[in-house]
Amino acid sequence: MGSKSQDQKLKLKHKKGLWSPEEDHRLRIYIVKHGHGCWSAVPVNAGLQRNGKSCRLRWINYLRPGLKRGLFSSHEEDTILALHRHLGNKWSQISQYLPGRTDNEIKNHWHSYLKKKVFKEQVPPPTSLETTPHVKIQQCSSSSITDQYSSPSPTKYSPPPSTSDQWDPHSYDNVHHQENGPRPTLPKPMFTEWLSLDGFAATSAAGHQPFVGCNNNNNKGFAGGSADFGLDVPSSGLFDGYPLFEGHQVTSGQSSMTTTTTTSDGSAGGDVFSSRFSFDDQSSADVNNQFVDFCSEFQLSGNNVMYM
DNA sequence: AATATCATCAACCGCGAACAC
DNA sequence: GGTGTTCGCGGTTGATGATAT
Repeated sequence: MGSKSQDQKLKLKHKKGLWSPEEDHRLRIYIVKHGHGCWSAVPVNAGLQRNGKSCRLRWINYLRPGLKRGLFSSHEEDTILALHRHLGNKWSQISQYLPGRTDNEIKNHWHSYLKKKVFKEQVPPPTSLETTPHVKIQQCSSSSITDQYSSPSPTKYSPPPSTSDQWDPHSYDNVHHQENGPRPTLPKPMFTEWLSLDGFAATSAAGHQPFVGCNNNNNKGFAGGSADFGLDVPSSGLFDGYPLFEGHQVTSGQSSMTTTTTTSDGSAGGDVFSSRFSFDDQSSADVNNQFVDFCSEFQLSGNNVMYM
């Protein structure tokens, strides 16, 4: 156990702010080779002057494979709106229904755009207050529309009875449908499960012991290896030299770089992952189907990952 | 062209839950 | 049961670019 002064020193040593391409590279290389395991050990082993929390965030939001980036499609926005209506600010839950999107990204999009959009739609011009259907919505809640959408909570947005936490968007047939017309089609949460890369970490850790372990055998989430994704991360091959990430645009403040690797003969390596999954202009079903093919081709067990 | 304001988004912070000792 | 550690989540901040004046 370290003393408080030691902890303080470590805290002070931790770098903050935007990530440099070099830091991204180090983190990526480390996690691809060893898995994240215990996040607090990651920066130590990867030679980063960051705390584990920061590494985790960077990985989840920007470095893990399969992230979409770019503009939200109208379909995605509909999905977010529908889910937010029932889940409130449960961004992590919402993100499970949006393949390739992170909770942070969705949250930002909500605050910067969707919230205003919803507010605009629901608050009519003052002159038409008495005659528009929106009034009905206002009357539904004791809180104002602004409150409803600025800080939604289960008590405010009135989720479906009893199962707000477990709410299944695939089977909902509710007020939204009646009030807002046909419900949007929601993508199934199959791809993002894998994208969490927790499985990645656990399975890879079996073959590559981290340099620094964790005393706390905290097996929350997948880190305990309870889920067998059958995803063996070899020391070479598919994940060698992080091919999964090639071609990903990595940004850090004003600087950016596109990752590339070379094959053994020195030629540019292919982007295994992104070449197989082009997210733009595709339905989530297409992406999911591609993922199924991808798994079978590389003998990844997708059965434990997907909810078919 | 210079300045102010707004919008966006990456990252940090604090908290609670879960778990080990 | 108490304490310490880790993780994950949601709220918030701050830097930066875009746009308006």
